[in-house]
Amino acid sequence: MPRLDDVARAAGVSKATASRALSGADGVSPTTREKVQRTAADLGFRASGAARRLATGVTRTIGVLTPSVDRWYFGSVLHGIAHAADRHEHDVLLYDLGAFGRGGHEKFERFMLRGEVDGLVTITWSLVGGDLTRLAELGVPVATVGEPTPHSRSFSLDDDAAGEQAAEHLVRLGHTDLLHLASETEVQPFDASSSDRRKRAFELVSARHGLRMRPVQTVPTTLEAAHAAARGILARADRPTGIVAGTDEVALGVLLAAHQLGVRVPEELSVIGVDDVPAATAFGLTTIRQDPAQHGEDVVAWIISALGEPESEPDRSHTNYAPVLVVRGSTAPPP
Amino acid sequence: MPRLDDVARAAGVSKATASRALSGADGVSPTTREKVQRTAADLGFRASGAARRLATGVTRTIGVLTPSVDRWYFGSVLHGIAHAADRHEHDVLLYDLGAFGRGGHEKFERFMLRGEVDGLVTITWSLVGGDLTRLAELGVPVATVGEPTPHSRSFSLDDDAAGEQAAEHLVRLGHTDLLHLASETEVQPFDASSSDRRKRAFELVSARHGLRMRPVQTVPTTLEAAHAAARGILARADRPTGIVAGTDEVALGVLLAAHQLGVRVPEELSVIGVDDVPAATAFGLTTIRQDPAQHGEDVVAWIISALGEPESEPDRSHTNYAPVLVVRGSTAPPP
DNA sequence: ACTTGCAATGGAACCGGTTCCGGTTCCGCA
DNA sequence: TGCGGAACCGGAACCGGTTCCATTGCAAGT
Repeated sequence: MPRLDDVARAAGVSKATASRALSGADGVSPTTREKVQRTAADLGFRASGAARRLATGVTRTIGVLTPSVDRWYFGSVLHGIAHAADRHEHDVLLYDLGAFGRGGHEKFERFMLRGEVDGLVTITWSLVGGDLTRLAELGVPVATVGEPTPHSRSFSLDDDAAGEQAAEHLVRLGHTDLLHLASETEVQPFDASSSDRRKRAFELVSARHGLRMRPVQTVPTTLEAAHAAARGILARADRPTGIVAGTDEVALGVLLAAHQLGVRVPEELSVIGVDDVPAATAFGLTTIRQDPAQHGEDVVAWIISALGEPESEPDRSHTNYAPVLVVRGSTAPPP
Repeated sequence: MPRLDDVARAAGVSKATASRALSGADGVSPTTREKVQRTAADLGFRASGAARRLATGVTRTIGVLTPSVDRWYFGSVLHGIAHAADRHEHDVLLYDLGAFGRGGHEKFERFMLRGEVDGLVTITWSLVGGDLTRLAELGVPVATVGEPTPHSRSFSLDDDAAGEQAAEHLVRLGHTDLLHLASETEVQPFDASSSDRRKRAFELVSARHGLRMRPVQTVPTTLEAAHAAARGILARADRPTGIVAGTDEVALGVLLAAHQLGVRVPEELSVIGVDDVPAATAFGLTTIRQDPAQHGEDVVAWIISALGEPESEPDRSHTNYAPVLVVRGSTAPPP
């Protein structure tokens, strides 16, 4: 493995000049630079990342903290992050907190504060507020995607609007008896969680249009749990004419239960979700679309730009993505 | 940020001793070690990863090359990898080739050969054989999960057995007219792909039991595509009495199509898949289970052990995980 | 012709650990 | 008491880049 020194010697210049020539710094004549670059290429030179980061303190790596990686939303965000990171020539270091089990905090200590990354994105409630501010004080740009936080720059779907659009869609179709099946968030986040926001929005719409007031039900975010809950709801004689699900996964569970109980969708029951997961297309599920991969792209873009201007005012603004209604076959006027 | 030097001075020893005391190397008296460790803790010392890897050449990082991260199989493997890596105190560097778009090779060059990782796991057809051998020559332990390869240590489901079990299950129930709906792999892998193996196993079983020979159909691995194909198949009068799907995702598409066409499962049609995705439970899909997270755990364990004994014979063996049949409600004797 | 000024370059320090190598200290044993 | 050897420790080199600072060379300005 050739070292910078070898390149320099072969090109007849000093290490200093070779370094400048290769890193693109100025203060090198075009001819010298060209010569150094060619020699480096010929020798198959590849700068040692370790040496560079020791010297500069820059890792060209961004860390991602995620509650888990095998769920659609998280996976999609991660995909967007990887894509953007690649474009900006950064590596991504993955911390799957779900994989850490108990003691995520300790890991946070051990790994994150070691200066291995120069930017960090946390997906939803991966970290508590204290950690976030601590990190920010450390000078590492931190951003959150999936839920608004007061402690860091954040990116997420406008959950209020999403909840409202979902409910309003059914109201416009003529429904007056709706039920909201919220999907549970595992951990209490800083602010009102996505789930809570969607729920509140639903209640607002309910009140505004004088709908029948049914208590909101909450289920874990799994097809299984949603399915079980939906069976209970749909089996009753006074079931609602429409269900606003907090998530597509929950909505799919409802669809499944409806099918098994012989409740026809959308003739007898309307169902709407939030997310627009791939399966939603095949199932003809009407839903509120969000694009997590885009969130991932944007959060990286922000981090890169924040890296470019250190010492600036901490940016704690929040980007609210507009939800878009996608009408498919699972919603119709009530019977 | 305190440096090792600070710790050494505070503890009244040399850098060398401090280093030994903290890294657990021997040649340090218990009392000295204890003193150094305490001062380090008091000062909040945290060794610089960059400096350590420059000095030792060890990164304590393993790289993961995956075709994409937002599919169940890949996500689950990644989860297992993250879990195991954490237990072994290693970081994981993620390369989402799907995010790289064209030019994955170039990225491979730029990133992988830079010595940023001391072990690499590739998920299925992330890399071509040439790259794998090149990597292995570099002295980095490389392992593949998801498909057997002749060029590296590999871990995967025993696809032959999986395909056989699926078909045999239906044969045992009395079916004689089956169709195999294979799920397509995007790229030509080294050896016969999982898809091909499952298909071959199906054909073997067909021949053995003298089943009606229907040409195998292949669809992209998406619910959408499987759904469309299944509609075509099930609409015909001479539809088979059972469908062996290459994947749960495909099987789910079949289930959906059957439902829409009014074909009752399992009374009129049996469906079996492979994977046992979470949704399979709710849908009552009979399937062949595999546990990708376990594959991820194992591949990391192997890499760690390979790291422990350099210069040993290259291990290119293959671990075949035994598939397990999970019977749910989507299979029954033919009408 | 003689500064003045700037671009190009090289020498050497530095980033923060690890480790080789040689020097003490201290013990057991003759 | 003297000696060998092991355990413990410190000095210094080293990993491979980046960057500060001083030096050189050359063109422009007066």
